[in-house]
Amino acid sequence: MMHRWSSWCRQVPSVVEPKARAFVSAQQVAERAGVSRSAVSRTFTAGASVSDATRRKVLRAAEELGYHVNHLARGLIHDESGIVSLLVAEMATPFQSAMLAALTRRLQAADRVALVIDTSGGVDGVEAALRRSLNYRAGASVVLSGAPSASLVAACVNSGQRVVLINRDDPIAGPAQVSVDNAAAAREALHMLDRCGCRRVALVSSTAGTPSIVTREQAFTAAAAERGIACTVVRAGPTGYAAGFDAGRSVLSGSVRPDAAFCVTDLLACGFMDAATRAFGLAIPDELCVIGFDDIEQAGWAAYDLTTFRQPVDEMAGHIMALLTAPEPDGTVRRFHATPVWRGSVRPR
Amino acid sequence: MMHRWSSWCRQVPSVVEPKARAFVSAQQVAERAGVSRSAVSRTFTAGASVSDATRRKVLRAAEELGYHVNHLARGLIHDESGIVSLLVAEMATPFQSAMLAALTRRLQAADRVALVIDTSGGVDGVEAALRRSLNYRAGASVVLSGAPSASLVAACVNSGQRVVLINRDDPIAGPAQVSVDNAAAAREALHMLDRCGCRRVALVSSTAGTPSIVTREQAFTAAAAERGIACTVVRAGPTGYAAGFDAGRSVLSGSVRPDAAFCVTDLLACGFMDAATRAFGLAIPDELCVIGFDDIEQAGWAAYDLTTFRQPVDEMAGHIMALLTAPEPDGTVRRFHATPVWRGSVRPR
DNA sequence: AGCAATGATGCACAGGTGGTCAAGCTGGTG
DNA sequence: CACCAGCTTGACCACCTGTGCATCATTGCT
Repeated sequence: MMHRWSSWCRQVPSVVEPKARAFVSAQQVAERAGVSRSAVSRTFTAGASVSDATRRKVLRAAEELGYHVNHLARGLIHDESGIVSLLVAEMATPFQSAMLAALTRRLQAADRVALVIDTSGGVDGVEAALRRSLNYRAGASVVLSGAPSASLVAACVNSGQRVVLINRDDPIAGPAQVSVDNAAAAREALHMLDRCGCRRVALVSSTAGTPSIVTREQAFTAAAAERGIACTVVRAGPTGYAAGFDAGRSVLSGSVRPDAAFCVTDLLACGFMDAATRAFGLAIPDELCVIGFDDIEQAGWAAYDLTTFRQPVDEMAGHIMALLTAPEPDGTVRRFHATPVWRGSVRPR
Repeated sequence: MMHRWSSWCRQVPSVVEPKARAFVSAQQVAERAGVSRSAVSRTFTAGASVSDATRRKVLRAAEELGYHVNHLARGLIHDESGIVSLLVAEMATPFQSAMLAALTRRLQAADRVALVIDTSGGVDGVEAALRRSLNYRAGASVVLSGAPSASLVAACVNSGQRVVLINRDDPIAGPAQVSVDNAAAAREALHMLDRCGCRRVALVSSTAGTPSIVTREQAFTAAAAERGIACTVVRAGPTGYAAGFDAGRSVLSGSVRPDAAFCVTDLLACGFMDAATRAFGLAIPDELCVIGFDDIEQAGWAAYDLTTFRQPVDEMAGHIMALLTAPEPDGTVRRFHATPVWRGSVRPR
């Protein structure tokens, strides 16, 4: 910048020129190419009518000057910037980062761009994030985690934004929702454990009352009660490895040990398994069966070899893209099936 | 586009009404509040001069209408949108997602916003990503992975963008660089292994020739040669768990087994350790010492308990922010020290 | 009371782009 | 050669906000 400026000064010694703008504008390209600015605009607008000679001149001048169309100004007119904001807390988590990656890739393929907003800091985190999304005239907001207030969601929808909520099981009207059939999967988890003879089951959860986690909890305990299987619930902290480890340490130290555990998250399951094998020397799955949820990458690692339920991240991302590009906004709830992935942490049948 | 047009036609049959804009503009707020649009603008501009009564009227009208300042138009004037683009490949990787999270959080704290761009697809991926960054008039670009061509970096710098390259050990002039002292760490890794009596060392790397990985390789093998320690190099695929596992399977099946391994990445180390313990029943660290690099979260998990070198992600993010907000751009290379984190995968002394 | 100083307000323009419309140009046909 | 059709072009406006400048009200001081 400094350099630019000084060289510029040398070129134009003493004129008033208020500001040295760094970005190249279409006007400058037009002057260099010897055409009107409209021609430049048309050259970069799909479907516009430009002669081949003009287009070549323009492209050449643009290349030489380093011109790039200003999407901000373009969005100013179209009332949509091509930006889609992704609201996420704990984005370093394996599951969230996988979802983020899938969405980002697909957005780019559709000539859109992902604005990632961290919604840590509870409710106002999400509120502030949604406001930012509006500030940048994002065409859509995808809420990966957190609970925006209904009024703010309404504000987004009123502004013409598409809003998609992921994995919130408490349906609020208005935005589209993409979720996973948590209840069915949790029930199936219990049945799987039941079928291989487990009688004393632990439900490993977290203190974060995310709706999808609560749903898994409730469905699992209900299914256990229905089948007459004892079920103890452990929550040792916020969702994560440490909470799983601590939960394992506390629930496995009792006199009557559970012979199976359903962890509402793979991260919890990893911590739980490590506690079981390292701190108590238990053999999995012989002495203890474990089932997780999400199918994060680590679940497939040999150290865990965790039987779990796969959230179809890529299909979900695809459906979200369909929602964003659909002609009409759509307030329906789409629920994907979480398929069990059989690995070695549960005894075969 | 096509759709846009047809729906537009249907919406507005014959009247002139050009478009039903969804976002609220400052003009509408001004009308409702009974003031001029300038007053609205000044109300939302820090340090502008507005009377308290006017401000209250404006804020109230804005609240009622759901007005949000259009950062696109604002950026149009200032020639900078407040957007910082983060270019990253493999963003679901633990290390990259941690860096992404740290940067995003800090950017938000500084009232900026993160545009995440996936640079998968090799060199043109990065090129296209940088172009996008220019399209959105990002004030800065942070390249977390990938090798942009020098000419495109120059284009960004010429446009007034700050460019920061992370963990590229091949210094190209112009942009600021933030890196880690890979060579020193790799040398220290060898010394650590040497000091606990390891004589046959494996270097587990990947087929992706990332500059920082190459540096670690070279420094490690050079140090081994210097101390007269045998070192075999294994590369079983692109950086990741699977490549580490495969590398372990191939290098540990030989007749002369290495008694130590330096994995240039924690992910490789996890795979390598799993191969060693699961496929060969080796005891770590008694029969095999392992050192990793990055200190991703999984390195601290009990299943691995991996001695590794910590990349100070948060400090690096802080320094990057300082680079972005500094008054003058800065083309220097800042090299952080990668500190060893002693855990259980290496025999004590 | 008169004057100066301070502060608030509105007007008009800039900033880069897309779209509309009338006019110019090219080429083909009678 | 005249005429028409269709493509290309350039001028102009709209989009939304920040800001310099002039105007006006208010207040404090002499």
